[in-house]
Amino acid sequence: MSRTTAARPRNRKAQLAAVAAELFRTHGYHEVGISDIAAAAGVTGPAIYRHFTDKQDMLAHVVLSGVDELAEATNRAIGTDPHPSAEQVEDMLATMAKLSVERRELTALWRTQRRHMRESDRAATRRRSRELLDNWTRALRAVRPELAEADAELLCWAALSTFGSASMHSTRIAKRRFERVLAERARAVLHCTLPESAPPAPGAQARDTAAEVTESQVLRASRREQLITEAGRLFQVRGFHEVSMDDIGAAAGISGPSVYRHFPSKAALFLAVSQRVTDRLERGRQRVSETATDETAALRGLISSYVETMFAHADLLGVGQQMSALSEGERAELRRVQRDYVSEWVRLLCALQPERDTQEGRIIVHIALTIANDLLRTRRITARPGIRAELETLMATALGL
Amino acid sequence: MSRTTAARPRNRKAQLAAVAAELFRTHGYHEVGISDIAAAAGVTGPAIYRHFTDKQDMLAHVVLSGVDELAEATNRAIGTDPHPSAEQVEDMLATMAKLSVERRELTALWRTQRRHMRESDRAATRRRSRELLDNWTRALRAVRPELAEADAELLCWAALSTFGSASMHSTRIAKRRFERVLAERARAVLHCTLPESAPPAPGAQARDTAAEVTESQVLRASRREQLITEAGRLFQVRGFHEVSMDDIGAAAGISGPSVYRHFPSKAALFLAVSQRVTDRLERGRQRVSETATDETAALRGLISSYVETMFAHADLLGVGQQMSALSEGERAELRRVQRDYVSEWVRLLCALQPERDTQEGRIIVHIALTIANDLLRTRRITARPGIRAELETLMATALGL
DNA sequence: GCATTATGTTAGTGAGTATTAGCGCCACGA
DNA sequence: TCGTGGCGCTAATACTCACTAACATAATGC
Repeated sequence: MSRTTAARPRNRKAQLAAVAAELFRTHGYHEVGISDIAAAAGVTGPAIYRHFTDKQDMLAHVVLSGVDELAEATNRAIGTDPHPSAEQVEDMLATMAKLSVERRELTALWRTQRRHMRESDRAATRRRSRELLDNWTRALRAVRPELAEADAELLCWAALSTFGSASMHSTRIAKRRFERVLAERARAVLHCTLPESAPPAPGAQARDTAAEVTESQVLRASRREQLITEAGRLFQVRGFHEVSMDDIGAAAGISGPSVYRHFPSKAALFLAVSQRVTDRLERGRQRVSETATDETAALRGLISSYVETMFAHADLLGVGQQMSALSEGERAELRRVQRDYVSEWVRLLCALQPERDTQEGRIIVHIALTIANDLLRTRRITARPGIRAELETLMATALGL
Repeated sequence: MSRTTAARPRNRKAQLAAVAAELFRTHGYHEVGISDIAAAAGVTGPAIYRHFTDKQDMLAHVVLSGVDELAEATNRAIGTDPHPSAEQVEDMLATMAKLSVERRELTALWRTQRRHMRESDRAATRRRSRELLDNWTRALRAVRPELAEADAELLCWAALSTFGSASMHSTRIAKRRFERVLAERARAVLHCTLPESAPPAPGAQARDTAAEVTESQVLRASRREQLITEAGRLFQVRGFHEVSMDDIGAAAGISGPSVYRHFPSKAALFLAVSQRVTDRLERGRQRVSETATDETAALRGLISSYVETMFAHADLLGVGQQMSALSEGERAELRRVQRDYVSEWVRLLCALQPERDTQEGRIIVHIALTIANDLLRTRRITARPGIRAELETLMATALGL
């Protein structure tokens, strides 16, 4: 009858880490409070500090052990064999697919929540994920010896993202099929033929640069416009919560409170930025629908417009869905817009591949989108000169075009 | 070889008390955590509660047993004899000097950490220290029958403070000499001739009151100024840790967090208050150096300016040296300022008394300062009408002027 | 030699506390 | 007249710390 304290499992720390991982994945680091994690594990907030020094420490622990688990799975499949066989690689894909479906947080966290870590932990993560990637690269080059090191790396990143896309789906999906599709598409990505890396057209490069530097334009952008641009940039590189109103104001050359002359709240400003992104995506979609002659061309058009848009704004929409700063309605609106956009892709894909139903289509489209979103957040990769064309090829391959 | 738990000494409680006393003395009650004390004794925090019910209980135990030990020493010297002889009194001074030097926490704690005790314990301390004081008063009046009861008490308090000043010194000082100086100055203080208690000039009293009530001024003080004033007052009466930001804000008429519009942290606010105090001391020093004609006059000037300043701010600087909220650099700065100020006194004193070296000078100056700091914290004493003049006389006597 | 007691330890709680952030008003100056 | 900086508030949150419950072991008495 006496409501004593909960049982004390031996592995409280592991339990807390598991709970935290899941919460971080579904809501994002900043949306999860210490007490939320504790409550989900059946203890009170301060108990956390028996096991972790920090909230940051929790994140680091969760992310690092996640990466380690992926690395272990990889090692189990291909060992330290310098030249893994095709069967071993196949085994690796199957193992990863299984892990991705069963423990969705594993393959997602270290890419999506990376930015919230301390620099020291981030460095450790980089080191460990580097090892993981090296193992994958080794395996891939054993199967495809013709690949250059850097190219193999790119393909491996994309394959890892493929598995990471599993975390996008919250609805229940038949496990076996899910695993099969993931492994299949990852295999396809690994065997993708990258486009000839044409020497970058210097004109195009220059145009890019000019487009991003708004202040040097003859026609000066309005304050409101500046704010949207700068806020978007800041949100992308540092995340919504890490950017203060003062930061945004300063970036646009005014004081923090003055931002409220132009937007009623920080959330509203975020919405404006999202609007901007969805508008661009929509405009791209329309242009495609006007010019495309068949489904394949349409999908390719969507791909290229998506890459173009995301190059500037990465995964802003995805972040917005997690933000509690947005009202329920606004979040639903964002979700709806994004779902509509995705279903357009799915419709086209299913028209091209009638053997797939919409569920499989959704899985596959999310793979393609996730590859773009992920790779665009990795500086090492965006530094590649032909990255846009390569991304388009990777996405097309993921879709099975 | 096996690192089992430490041996369990018979006298753990006494050991813990000793450790706690020393920690409380050097760092202050609030800067010392239960686990710090435990760690210093080689156990973990909760073990404390096998011996003491409370942290407050520890403090009470430590303080009360300290007072008791002083009382015992006194009794050993003068017994219950209603008219102790001059030799017995002399013996008492020697015993106290020895105790003060060897166990510096004894004579300091019950005066400096009093305020952190529970009211009930404080009452007990008052009762016990009252007895101690009564014994001293009895002894003094046996030697100086001409003294009024209240005056004798004042002198005894000052003498006890003299011994208490030993806790100010952390550097090693030759024991015998230290004891000799302490006993000598305490004897001088006990034989001090207090100034005729002139009926208090009502004008002066009125000016004091007006000076402290800033809000009734025509020229209203700025928020920042108000905060410094109010925070200083609160810190003095309740101590740094017992004052919350909300309290400070409320005292200045704003909310707690709004204080951060004016000061970046609580520590910064404390520093501002300290600055204020050191500035006043420095201004006093300068005025003295401009007007004083010889060393004696200079010292007297310093004394009077010190009493004036400390009347409003008691021992704020001393507290600051213990605060962990301050950075190492800030604490060092405070220490430096205070050391400079003290060395000015020492220089003057040594010029007047060439037979003393600087070390003796430092001991003596600290005696004088401690008398002021201590007595100003005792309401019974500050209530005396002529207290300022009396304090100045006591300090001058302590210095040997 | 063995139960009992005194003393420790580990994991947890509850009540704060400093600090941050978003938000907004108002007087002032270009 | 609009934009702005100074100053203010409320809400929330990570973290601290004294203290407790349950289990564990050393010391002790019979």
